[in-house]
Amino acid sequence: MKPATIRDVADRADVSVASVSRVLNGSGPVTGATRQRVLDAVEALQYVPHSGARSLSTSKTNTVGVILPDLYGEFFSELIRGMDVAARALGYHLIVSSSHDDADEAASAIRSMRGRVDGLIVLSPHLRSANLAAGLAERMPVLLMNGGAVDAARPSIVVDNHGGAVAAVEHLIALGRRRIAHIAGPTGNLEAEARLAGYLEAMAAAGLPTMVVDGAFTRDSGEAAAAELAARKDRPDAVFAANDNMAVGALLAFQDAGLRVPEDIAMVGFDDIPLAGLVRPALTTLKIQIAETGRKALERLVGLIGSTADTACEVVRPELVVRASSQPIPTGFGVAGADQNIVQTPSLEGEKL
Amino acid sequence: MKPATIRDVADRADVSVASVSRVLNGSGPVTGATRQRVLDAVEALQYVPHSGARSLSTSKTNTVGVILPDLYGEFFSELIRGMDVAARALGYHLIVSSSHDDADEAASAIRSMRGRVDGLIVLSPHLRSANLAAGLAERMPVLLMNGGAVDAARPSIVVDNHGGAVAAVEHLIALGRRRIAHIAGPTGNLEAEARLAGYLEAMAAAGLPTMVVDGAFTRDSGEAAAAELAARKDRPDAVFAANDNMAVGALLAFQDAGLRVPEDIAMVGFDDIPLAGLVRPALTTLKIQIAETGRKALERLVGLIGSTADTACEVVRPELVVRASSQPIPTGFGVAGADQNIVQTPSLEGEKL
DNA sequence: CTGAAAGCGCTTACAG
DNA sequence: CTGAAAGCGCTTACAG
Repeated sequence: MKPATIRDVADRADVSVASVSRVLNGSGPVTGATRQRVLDAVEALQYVPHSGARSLSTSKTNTVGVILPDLYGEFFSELIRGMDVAARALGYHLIVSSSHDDADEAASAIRSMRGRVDGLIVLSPHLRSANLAAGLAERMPVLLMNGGAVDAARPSIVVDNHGGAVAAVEHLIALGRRRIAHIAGPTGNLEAEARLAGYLEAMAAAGLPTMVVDGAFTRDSGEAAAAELAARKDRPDAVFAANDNMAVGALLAFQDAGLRVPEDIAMVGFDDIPLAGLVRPALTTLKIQIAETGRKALERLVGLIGSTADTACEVVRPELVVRASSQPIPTGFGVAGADQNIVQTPSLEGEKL
Repeated sequence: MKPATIRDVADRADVSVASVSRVLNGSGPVTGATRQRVLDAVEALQYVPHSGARSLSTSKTNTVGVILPDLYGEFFSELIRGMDVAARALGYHLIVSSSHDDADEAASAIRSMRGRVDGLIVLSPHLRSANLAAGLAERMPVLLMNGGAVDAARPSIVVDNHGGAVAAVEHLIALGRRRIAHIAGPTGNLEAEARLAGYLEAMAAAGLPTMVVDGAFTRDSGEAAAAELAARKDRPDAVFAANDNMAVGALLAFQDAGLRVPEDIAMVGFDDIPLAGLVRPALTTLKIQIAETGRKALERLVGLIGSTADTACEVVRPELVVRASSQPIPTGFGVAGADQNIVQTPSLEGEKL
């Protein structure tokens, strides 16, 4: 009934538990004879070592924890997939802990990881959880991926959200768009805020008026934002959404409302989730190699567990991928109620596709 | 440097470790005074209990393991999301173990779970892994979700793949389609095989010729299958793919090849992943409430951990959701090289939408 | 090469 | 109400 223990194996093989441990771990010297006796006993008893007990002795769990935010879209799935692949390759397990809407929940999630994991990857983009992770980092390796500022003080991977946003806006301007709206991510989310800042800055640099509508990184909020934008009398001729998820929601909503993408409204997203390439028109976006980034993150964390002295802040630079959803504004295509600042002939005729 | 232990807390509060344990767990009686002293010490030392050690004493890990197959699409993401939500609600952690391309890998993954989890949900749809899980079930609660046959002998949740496939085919026949192809899932996958069997049976029942092309549940394989089908001289007028992922791949490939969906080819998928509703035309499919099923699975497993005497095999019946990708065949629309058996006027004029 | 023993950090009857 | 002690299942110096 109860699973066999190392004690049972030792008794059956008529050796000490130390010897059983040695053959099972390949540590220390053992005779061929004893080794065989042990192996037979293991086989007979269907013995499987108790990893919890082993962890307690070795203070190694061979598992890493991933602290996720509450929303759980394709972005995080991809990231976890990348981590999972790397984890398996390195002999690690992955324990995920998501659905943390606030910093307190994230905090208790982090605490409950002690004794369960050898290290943590923190993805919850809450301001305070960064501090929390920092507090915990004294005792356990932590890799921060919760966005926001480049913090050279501790190991982290951050996306260049600001730069990506600027690239998005500049791309739309180059296409001849002037009334460029932004669907923002949730307030308090560091990634979202950096993308918003990039948008505002690029628009200001171009002397264009800004138009921001709130979103929450969800598809629904993208749809709602699109409805709001479509109803405005100074309807935008381009939309940069803070992530692909919202961009897709907006894109479908615009189409349902009878607007054409990209003719009436060009769309640009952020992340390059798999879905971005599957909607029609395919979505222009700022590509992050998501799974690849996940893989890299896990490998770095495992490195941190092994040794130390890594406090680098790696920056992932998103790359603009132009697809069908953003094309030059059709010539002679006029929209009422527009207060364009500059009238400039579109210079690029379909960069691609 | 090293995290404080219960010993440190006891010393600082000047009580025994037993008392510390009591106040922390709310078990046994304690004076208000000692309780306060302990709490103060905990606060001062930033003490967090070591869950591994606790697990060893209580033989409870409060963690459940999920054994996934290698492919990791939206279906599994959704399922895990549902489990995750339920796990949090019940105070459980989730440890995922994926990327098991063969039964041996799955076996070692299962073995390595001992001492790490209180129970297992097995999703790897390999024949032998079912046996493995069965072997392990003597020692640990296991919920089987690896598809295939209804096995009343042990707790499981299975999708009525056969029934779903029959419904898909009958729907297409009702629309007036006659040359209905099937893009099959990987051989050896129980879910895939049941869907294939349902297709074959329904086609036979209708006296229609079958047309099966191999797939692997991936988007790429769906594309490849579509290319193959589009090139045939007896090109199908409908395709039932064994999952949505392949259906989407095929749908896009058909469109790229200049074929119209649903006019030239109607499409039906299986699963109702979120993506199914986002492609255009939206995909008709057999809806499984994926996240909901995941939630249910986790709750049942936790029930199994608590008590026993649950050997029910719950059947999830997929529901046909008709969307734009499957519509009646246009009247007077003739295709060359067709060997229709029956010419029947379409009776249903767009069941919905 | 092998075994007895201590220890990993907790919990839980069992005495007091 | 509280503490000493055994025990959870392993690993690992330390002697032999």
